[in-house]
Amino acid sequence: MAKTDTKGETARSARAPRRTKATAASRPARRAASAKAETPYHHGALREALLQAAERVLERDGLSGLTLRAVAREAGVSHAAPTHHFGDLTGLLSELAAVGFRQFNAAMASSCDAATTPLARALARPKAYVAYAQAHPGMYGIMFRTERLDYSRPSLNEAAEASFAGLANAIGAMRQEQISGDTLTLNQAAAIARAWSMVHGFTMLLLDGRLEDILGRLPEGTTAERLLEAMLTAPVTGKLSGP
Amino acid sequence: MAKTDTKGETARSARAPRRTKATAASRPARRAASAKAETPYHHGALREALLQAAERVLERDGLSGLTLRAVAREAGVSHAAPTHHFGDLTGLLSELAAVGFRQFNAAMASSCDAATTPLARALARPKAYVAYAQAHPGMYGIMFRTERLDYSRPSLNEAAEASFAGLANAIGAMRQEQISGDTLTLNQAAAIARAWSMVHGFTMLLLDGRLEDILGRLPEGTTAERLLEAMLTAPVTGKLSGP
DNA sequence: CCATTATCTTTACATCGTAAAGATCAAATA
DNA sequence: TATTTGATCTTTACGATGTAAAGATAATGG
Repeated sequence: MAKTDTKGETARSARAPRRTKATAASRPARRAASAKAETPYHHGALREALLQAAERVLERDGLSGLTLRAVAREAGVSHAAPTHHFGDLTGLLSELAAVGFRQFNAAMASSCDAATTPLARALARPKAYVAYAQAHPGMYGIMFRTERLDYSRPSLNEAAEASFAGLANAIGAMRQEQISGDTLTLNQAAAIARAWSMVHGFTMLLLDGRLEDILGRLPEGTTAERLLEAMLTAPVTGKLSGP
Repeated sequence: MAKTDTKGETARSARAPRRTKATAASRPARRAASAKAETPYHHGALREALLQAAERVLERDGLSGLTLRAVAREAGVSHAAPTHHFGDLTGLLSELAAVGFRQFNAAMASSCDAATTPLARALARPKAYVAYAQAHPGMYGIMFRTERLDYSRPSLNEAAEASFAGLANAIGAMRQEQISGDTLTLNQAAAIARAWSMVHGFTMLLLDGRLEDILGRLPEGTTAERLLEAMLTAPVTGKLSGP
């Protein structure tokens, strides 16, 4: 913070004339009370506007640039406006993470639907998982590496839960057994934990640049996706697995 | 930040008489220049003292409590003293992460040495990995989930590199082939990435509490370590692996 | 013995999260 | 329809943080 960033309060007035386009475009059925109609006091759909602004700030300035005040600036409102809608920085981050989980789930679902062969269907989900994280690293960071999330918020809880359920079902389908809701065998649990850990760990290491070493030692141009595929399909040798 | 924390500047003078024990004990060959000898201007070994203070703060107040000023308070020096030794918050975090990696490597090495059977030796490293993270979650967080690390610092780079090398060698030994320094086959890379991703991902999910669901559906009292073991040893069924 | 340098403190400033009070508007109510 | 009420947004304020800059102090080397 405070990294000699000279785009403080002056930025808003210099860059944008304080929310005029969004006002004219996005607010529905607003009668012209005052003839001037500039910078109306009430936004109309500030909550969604703030979430979209947060996503923009996240993609532009990264996780460390995602502050309440920056989001308010991006949306063209006062720095205390987000508090009313999200209560807290944790609140904003949690709602943003919920948005991310919904995007994430949708991406995986559509990717699975598009697959035709069984092998493709089995690989579609992990590939889409990693692809989403690569396309939206900031969002993935919010969802999976932020301590400041409040999972008691229903929206976040539901979206994250759906993500887990989708994974567990996929594993169950792959093992050709249905997984009952309340109990698991150790082998079932191990299969789920293995799949999730593998994909999640791979993604984290990839985003942190910790796989560059490995990728650099592979034939020229080997992509992370190719390595993931090999990871998931290559025969497991060595003393650890299988007799 | 600013979470109604009423232990501000008053804490230091109230809690500790401003570094008297450390002064008398740790500073070597200090002539009694001024007869009083209270709160000497120069600490003598502040760098190490700050790192130890940082570790204490981290374990006590968590990652969000680990600030430059809090570390300075804990060490009983002015809030700007750390800057001179670490330059930056990134600098302090990076050096602390290096300390963590060294502890981490030592823990895994000693655990491997203690193992007797081949199976135990193969499981020793991942178990020690997870055990370290469980015992020092803050430290593990600094090492693996902080964006603010400067890997151009030699100490951090070396310690982290040693961690990776140890893992790669272990995989190589398990596959009964030696891994040459500069090139890898796709299967070798896949084996390394799989092992690292699995253990790292498992640890992250475990620390984030995302495995509680799974653990809760297993027989009463099944530990994370047991699940890890099953993950690493249970036969892999389903369409994905094997012919 | 003195000058230089390293170490630590003081002071200052921009930014951040958040609380509290004031302003403005939409909608319910009388 | 006029008025009140509640939701929404702004202003103001405060403590905390990272960091820069200048001053104070002690160790070191000439």
